[in-house]
Amino acid sequence: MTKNSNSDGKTRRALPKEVRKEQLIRATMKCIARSGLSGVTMARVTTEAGLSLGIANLHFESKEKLLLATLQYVTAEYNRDQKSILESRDYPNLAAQIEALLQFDFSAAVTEKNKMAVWFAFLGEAKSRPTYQRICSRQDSTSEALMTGLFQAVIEEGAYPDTNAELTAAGYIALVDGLWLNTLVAPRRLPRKKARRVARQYLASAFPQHISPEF
Amino acid sequence: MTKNSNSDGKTRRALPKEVRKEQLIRATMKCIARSGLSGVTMARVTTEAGLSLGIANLHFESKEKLLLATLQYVTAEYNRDQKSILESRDYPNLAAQIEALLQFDFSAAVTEKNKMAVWFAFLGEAKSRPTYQRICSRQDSTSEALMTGLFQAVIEEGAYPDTNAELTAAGYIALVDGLWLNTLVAPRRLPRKKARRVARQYLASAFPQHISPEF
Amino acid sequence: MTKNSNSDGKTRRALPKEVRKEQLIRATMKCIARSGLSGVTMARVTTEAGLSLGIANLHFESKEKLLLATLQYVTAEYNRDQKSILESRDYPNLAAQIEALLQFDFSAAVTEKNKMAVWFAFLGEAKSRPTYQRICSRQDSTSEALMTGLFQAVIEEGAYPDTNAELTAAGYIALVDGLWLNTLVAPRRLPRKKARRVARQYLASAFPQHISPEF
Amino acid sequence: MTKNSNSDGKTRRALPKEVRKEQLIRATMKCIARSGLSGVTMARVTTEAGLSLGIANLHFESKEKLLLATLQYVTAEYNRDQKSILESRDYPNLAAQIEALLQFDFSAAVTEKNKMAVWFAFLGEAKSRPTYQRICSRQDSTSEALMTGLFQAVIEEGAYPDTNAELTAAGYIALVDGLWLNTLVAPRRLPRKKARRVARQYLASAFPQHISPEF
DNA sequence: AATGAATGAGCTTTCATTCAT
DNA sequence: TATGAATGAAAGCTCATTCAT
Repeated sequence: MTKNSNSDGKTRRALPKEVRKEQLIRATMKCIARSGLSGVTMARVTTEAGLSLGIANLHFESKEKLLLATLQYVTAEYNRDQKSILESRDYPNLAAQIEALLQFDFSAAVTEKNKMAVWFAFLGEAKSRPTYQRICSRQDSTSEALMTGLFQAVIEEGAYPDTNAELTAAGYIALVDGLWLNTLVAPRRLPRKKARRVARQYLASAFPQHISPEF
Repeated sequence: MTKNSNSDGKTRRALPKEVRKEQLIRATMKCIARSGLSGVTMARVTTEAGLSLGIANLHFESKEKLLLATLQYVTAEYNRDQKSILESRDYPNLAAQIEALLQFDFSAAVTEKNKMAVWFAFLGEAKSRPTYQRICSRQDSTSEALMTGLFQAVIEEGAYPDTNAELTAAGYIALVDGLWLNTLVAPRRLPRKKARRVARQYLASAFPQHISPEF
Repeated sequence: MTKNSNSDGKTRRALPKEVRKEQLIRATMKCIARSGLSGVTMARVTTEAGLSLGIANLHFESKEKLLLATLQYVTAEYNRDQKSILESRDYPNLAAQIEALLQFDFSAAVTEKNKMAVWFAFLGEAKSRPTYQRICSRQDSTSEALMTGLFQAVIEEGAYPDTNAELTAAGYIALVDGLWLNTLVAPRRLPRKKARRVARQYLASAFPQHISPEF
Repeated sequence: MTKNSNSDGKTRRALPKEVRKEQLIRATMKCIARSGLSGVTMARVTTEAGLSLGIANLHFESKEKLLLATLQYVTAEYNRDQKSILESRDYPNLAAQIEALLQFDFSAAVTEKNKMAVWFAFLGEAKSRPTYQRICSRQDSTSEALMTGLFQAVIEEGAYPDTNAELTAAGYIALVDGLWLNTLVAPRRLPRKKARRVARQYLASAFPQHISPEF
């Protein structure tokens, strides 16, 4: 069906290492979404990928490293794209930049069920696993600082004397996390677009001259 | 004279049963906080409780049921107390009621590390475990409806024509979840009091005539 | 049949830890003798012992530790009994003491097939396993020194001016090792009694006034 | 003109085949000496040889056959050279022949660490592996018979009425085995030259008119 | 009601072997 | 001939659960 499978399902074909790794990571994401972190087994992952049991250890050495690679796969993409928005100088104005951030945080790509499931699965274990915790901290100094900087610029531009950039950034970050979580757990109750409206509302309250509640 | 009270000293046996259960649930909470959901074993739980290996199955039948009981122990307490605030008619005014909600959500008891760890550990698995999901949904119809009702009342009282009670409630719920999560993962970066300030800020933006950003 | 088995083979009976451990060590010895060190699996050992798969890890933590315990079981017994002969002051004379050593080294108990098989199985790996090596070194300083002392006393007593106690001891130790090995590998070619005659011959050559070649 | 020699450059292909095999056998010896028989994996052997993983199976069909070939490589060399000494008629006298045997058995080439390690690694498994056992039996009828014959000749020549050629041969064989083993396991305690002195002592005791203890 | 030795299914991991290239 | 990615049987280990005591 796809480019990875021949008509003969049993044919063994060597593929570039990176391709196999991504294939396995994708399968791991699906497994996490379907069965939770505790339900992930090498057998399930490799079956999901349509490959043999031994292949995951061949490419990742251990289950732990496969899981870590999966977490990194999900977070690296988000961090990279978010950073490019926060650091960009190509937006016509600050309002457009914030608007882009908002669109990005609730885009289909970012809120994809599998990714969210991976994200929160690891967060649930993060407290007791320093390695997970480090990777999970999307509010790392860089990210939070960049956002605070952006909000500070908006504040100065718009003369919102009573608004605190740092608190607003921390709030936005937490709000997005919470909205993702609620959307993941109960997508019916909080569909993606409603989540985005809530986030927009938050920014509109903080920066009424820049962001309007209605879209 | 129920079975719980009797002059005969032997009748107190009925009490120890509940005591044992709570002892085991407390030990489970500690284990989850220390080692994550995946690190919980019957041996660790019973050792932590200072009891024998077999006792958990004796009182809870299975590990799954012990975990469920632990999750319920944590959520039931929260839900009960939150509900009593939301349904109370004893507050002098709506502002005081919201203030109480805010104090409650960021009280030391609610944000206790062990409880938060349990909460998010299960949330991480909730997507794939309907049973967990059901218990985790603190934004169940009741809770969300009560909060929406409260906010609606405030809106009518304060004449905030542009504020949507439902969105504001969904936002508050998500914001609290996100703040808890960030506080749990990185308490240094987001201490409890800062989290509360952020939440207060949110409510102050929505209801400026009722809630002030400064405390 | 034995005291360890009930008529109902499936009955699960808790036994003192030491009894179970010895049972498992005995089974391990049999497995090593039958299939070699590389043929030892936890499944084979526990089946041989008539117990369940998990029990070896329960009592020994790991396969490695079970193997080590088995090696120690075999060597400790030998070392203890040999030492008691070498250090004894109860023999009427030195000739009797050496005679006792000889009888001991080729007694049925010491040359028992299972023990020898364990001994040489580990020696084969000893070169690359420091832990095995340490335990295997029966010619440890104590043992070799004691034997050299005994031979020195004989030399002085018998006036063998040309005999070197140290070399004779090293030779006896090596000869016994070699005889054991040949007896183990080809018992037909070198039965136990022939092996003992060879060893006796060696000692008779060294100490003709004390030991006679014929028995 | 056999297939091994030809003016056509392509015919040398027949040689590399043997070269590859020896390369792999040498690598196997190193692996056994370094990690023991149980630590030998095809991956390690081929890496050690600087070749690709598949090549060992290509040339030896299976791991078992590679191991067997390695054992044979080590024993065949020994057996051939020992036999040539025992069967030679070129020595000026019997004493010189025995002297040659002694020098040979403790030559650097024979006692090379890698070879000894291989030898005893297989001996450790020999009890349970008839194939190994057959190859390991250096005291095969031929060898032992030849040595007994040599000793018998010495006995007749020297008039040692009380010496038994068969027992003395069995003793020499066992002593050499034991000395090798002790030298392998603890080369510090029993260096090669000391081992040879012990063996010489043995022969000097048996045949004082032919062999002198001092060298 | 309580204990903890015993069980065995299920997991991760290793590695000889295969085979498309 | 040679390569090394892929396979999957077989191994060690973990741990929820059972049950004789």
